[in-house]
Amino acid sequence: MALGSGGGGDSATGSRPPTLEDVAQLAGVSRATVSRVINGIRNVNPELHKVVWNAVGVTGYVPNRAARSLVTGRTGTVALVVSDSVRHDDDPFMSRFFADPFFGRVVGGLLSVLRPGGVQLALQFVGDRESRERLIGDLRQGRADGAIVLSLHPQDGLPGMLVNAGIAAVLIGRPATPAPISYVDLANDAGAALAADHLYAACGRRRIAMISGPAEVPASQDRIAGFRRALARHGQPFVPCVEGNFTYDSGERAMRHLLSERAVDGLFVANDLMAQGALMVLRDANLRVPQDVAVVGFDDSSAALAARPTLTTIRHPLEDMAAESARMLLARVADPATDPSSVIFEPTLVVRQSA
Amino acid sequence: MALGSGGGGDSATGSRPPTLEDVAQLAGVSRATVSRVINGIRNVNPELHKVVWNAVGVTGYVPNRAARSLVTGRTGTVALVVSDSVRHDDDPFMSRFFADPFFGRVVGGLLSVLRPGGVQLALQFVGDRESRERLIGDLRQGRADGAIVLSLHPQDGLPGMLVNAGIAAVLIGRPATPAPISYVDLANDAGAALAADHLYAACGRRRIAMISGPAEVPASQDRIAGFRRALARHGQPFVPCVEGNFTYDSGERAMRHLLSERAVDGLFVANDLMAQGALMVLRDANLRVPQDVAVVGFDDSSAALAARPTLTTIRHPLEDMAAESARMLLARVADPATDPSSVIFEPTLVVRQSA
DNA sequence: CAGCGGATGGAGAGCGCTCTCCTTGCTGGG
DNA sequence: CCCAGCAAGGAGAGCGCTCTCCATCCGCTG
Repeated sequence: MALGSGGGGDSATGSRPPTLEDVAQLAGVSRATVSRVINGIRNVNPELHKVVWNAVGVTGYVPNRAARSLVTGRTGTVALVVSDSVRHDDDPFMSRFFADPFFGRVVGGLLSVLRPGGVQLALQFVGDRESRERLIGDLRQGRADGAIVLSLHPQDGLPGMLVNAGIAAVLIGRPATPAPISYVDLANDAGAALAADHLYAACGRRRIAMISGPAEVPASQDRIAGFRRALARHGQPFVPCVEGNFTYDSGERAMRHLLSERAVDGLFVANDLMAQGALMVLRDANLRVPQDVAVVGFDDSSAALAARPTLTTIRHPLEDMAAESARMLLARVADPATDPSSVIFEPTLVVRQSA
Repeated sequence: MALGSGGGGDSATGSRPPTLEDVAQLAGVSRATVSRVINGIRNVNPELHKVVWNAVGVTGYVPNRAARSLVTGRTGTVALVVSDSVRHDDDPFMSRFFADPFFGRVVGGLLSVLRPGGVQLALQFVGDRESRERLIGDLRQGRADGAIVLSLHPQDGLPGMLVNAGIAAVLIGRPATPAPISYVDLANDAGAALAADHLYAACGRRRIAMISGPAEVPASQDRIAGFRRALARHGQPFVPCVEGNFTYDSGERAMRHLLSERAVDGLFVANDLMAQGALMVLRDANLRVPQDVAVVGFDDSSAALAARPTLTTIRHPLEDMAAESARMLLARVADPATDPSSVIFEPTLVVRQSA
């Protein structure tokens, strides 16, 4: 239905997609009026209104996005930029990245805000210097109105580049070096403190250790600091800590290392994926979870549910954070004069079987 | 560097981004010539060439995508459409989907072709009828030049809608109902046969069972049929088969069910995620893998490597398939008259520890 | 009854680019 | 020496839309 030009139209060509002009002609009004009706801007005589929509239906008209963008200077597209330091021509990174449920939750949160606004999400992966510059170029060309940036490594120069290029952007995760740019972040230290309190007070553990993320990552640092601080408050100044890199394998390695060194009865792991690895090693060592070792993860990713026993973890309200970042970006795009701002989200403890 | 208008320019305004006209003026040539230089079309005097690029550098010019799209009718964007039957306002689906490494490999393959061509990837999730219609509308508006479609459920009406709307599209995975549309697919039956032969001949197993995917999914059917056929060739007409739904949990359930009914020494699981679940149940049942039960998965996803023992599996050349689909789409966009075509990829067996 | 402000529709000027024509200048063959 | 033939740059017509001005018409108020 509504294919090609309708019945009684007078335009001879049947191949060219209908334009505003065509609709206007059929409705017997001016182009401007049709535009007003379609965009719901200004008052239009209700009768004309009906006539116009009818003509739209008959012609099967859809506005041409490019033409609209040309005059409005907006595209209705937002770029989701995933920034890593790795050059991913060989894609060792992409699968690692997607394997973590992190991404899906972010996309979901973003879409919950973007989609109702009719805004499209474009995917941009960025690694080496060249790809960064291409991204900036793309953005300046108007491929997107702004960018949501997911930085997976510390010391990422991208935020600075975006600021310099005058591109509207919001970071998910605080920038490593302060910059005049908007961001949302998690109170990582508070989350780690939640884990500490749970292991110490609720579970009554006294030989508590931690598996952390990479030391250069700000979020990692905060989790370590928050955990240590909270345990210190409980009179436990020393906390053994082994560093991982957020992967399943590194969780296994760290756990083996830990077990070889000392007995533990409580464990905080800086993300769920590593916790899953740790759980597997504990099982092989015939240590029961949570009886022998209580384990708390971080993120409340789907890995936490997939783990056996299911993982007690810190819930990172990623969907909310992503949604908020989208709102901030949209606001910035609507009014570029807006000052950069930031919102910090509070994590919560989700108690399951492992602690 | 190259911020704002350079030093000696004569254009007074500093705020408006430079246009072709500005560059032309600075270079002392016509707009057409600058366009030719930038797009590398037709021969241009090498000297002018240099002058023009120089002017581009000085002004910091970047072409305006919208203006270009308006006249060329192309956007340089391709939509990656993920189609599910689920309405995902509450996003129960998104995380399930992303949790499977499937997606990352597809994106990687797509990007390997798209990125060098300067083509952007836009993400589109589609569930209920309304979102499908919106997608068609978006595509007709020229938000993207075409679509790569990832259908996660059988009987998806989307391919038909795309064909009707005259939108260039390529499916990853054969459509459930034949349609005049291009697609890439995997020889699922051949893959299952590979697994059967390996379990029967190489591992010498005789009590072989299978955990399949949902019966309505074409790929599932092919895997079951291929597996049965291959074992029948070895004189094993009967194969116990329990149905799962491609999730970790369903793999666990299916394995428990299987163990409660009969002794098995060889197992083929229709995807790696379910195989991981099955592995966990076998471990709990004190059955050694591969000594007591040999297990073969399907997909060679990162789950296959994360599993313990690592999973022998069927490699689904997803990256290649995605890359090919991108190539097909680009060809179709370049010449809309191209007839629909399809390419079937052959899977391979990847031997690891589990069989 | 004149005058005035608000509401509504039309005209038309671009937005920045590509691409088709046209002009110009050159080379080489007859 | 003349003109065909070609190469290379310039002119300018749109692409389809939005949005600012205007013109018009209505109902009021002084």
